[in-house]
Amino acid sequence: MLFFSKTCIYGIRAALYVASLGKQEYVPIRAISEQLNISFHFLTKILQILTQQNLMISYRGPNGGVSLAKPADQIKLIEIIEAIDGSNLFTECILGLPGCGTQSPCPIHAQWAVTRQGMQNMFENTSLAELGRQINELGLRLADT
Amino acid sequence: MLFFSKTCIYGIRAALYVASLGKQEYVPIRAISEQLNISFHFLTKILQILTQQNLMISYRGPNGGVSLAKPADQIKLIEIIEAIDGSNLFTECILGLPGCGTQSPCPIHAQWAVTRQGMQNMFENTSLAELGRQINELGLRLADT
DNA sequence: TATATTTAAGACTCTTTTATCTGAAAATAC
DNA sequence: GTATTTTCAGATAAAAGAGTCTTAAATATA
Repeated sequence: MLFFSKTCIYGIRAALYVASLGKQEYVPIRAISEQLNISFHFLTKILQILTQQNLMISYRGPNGGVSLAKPADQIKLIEIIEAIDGSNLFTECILGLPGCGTQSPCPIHAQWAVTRQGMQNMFENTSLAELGRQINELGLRLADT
Repeated sequence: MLFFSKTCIYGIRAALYVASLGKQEYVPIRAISEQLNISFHFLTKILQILTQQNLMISYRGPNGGVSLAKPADQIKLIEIIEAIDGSNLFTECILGLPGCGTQSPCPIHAQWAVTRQGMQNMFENTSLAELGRQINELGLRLADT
């Protein structure tokens, strides 16, 4: 049981990778998929979502590919997360209790609301550029191998 | 994308319901499933897990059913969660970054670790009795209708 | 114009989760 | 013993998520 869907995780990783290249040119999805060890066709679908949501720009043909629609320091993680997984991740009752909601939260929900708000703030305040920089400083990689 | 699996949520709700009845007799699974609007056969399977993990006791035949293996104030939510969803929920990297782990966490992971620890503590400290009482005080129901 | 490169789009498959069905096995009551 | 009530166990089905494949459309370049 993952917090984010794989689709969402792959989307974030791909966006981080494109951001890390920091160039103006389009990056072919095939190149991204090979670098990150993500199935090409699957990644294509995911990036289509991001382009449809105006977070990326795509271009067909030779020298085509995708690029960020905005500078990497202006794209917040929350934008990618909500584009792919939707925003209900941060609103639903964790126990699925029928009456439970923001108005009348169950105890777990109330606690979770605090917790969740912290995470949401984090995703709202962290840009691709920022996260990429931090990941780089820590010597972590984006790829599986 | 839910935080807990439906199996886990149903397990918790069923345990809360049995606890709420607070009687010594066995509660038929059919009655629980009807009260909580959960598929009988599905719930049967879930409760089988809980009995196998010694959180519940089951008894066959007329007047049979399930009951809590311990007083409700001695069963912590974490026991049910780990019995059903396992304990890895609280250890994995939220972004699925390859190198990321407890040893060298990515920034998101580090933040998530704090968040997660808070939740884990909550689940470790909250008993069925306690949660049931709170839900009751708030006027929330366990059933879908 | 022809060809190669690249994303777009939709159908399709595979896997996991969720849910249902069926036939036991066990316990009880009569 | 026989019928009834209940859990147990395994097969099956439906739905959703993850991943693959094929064809079409757009672009660049020769």
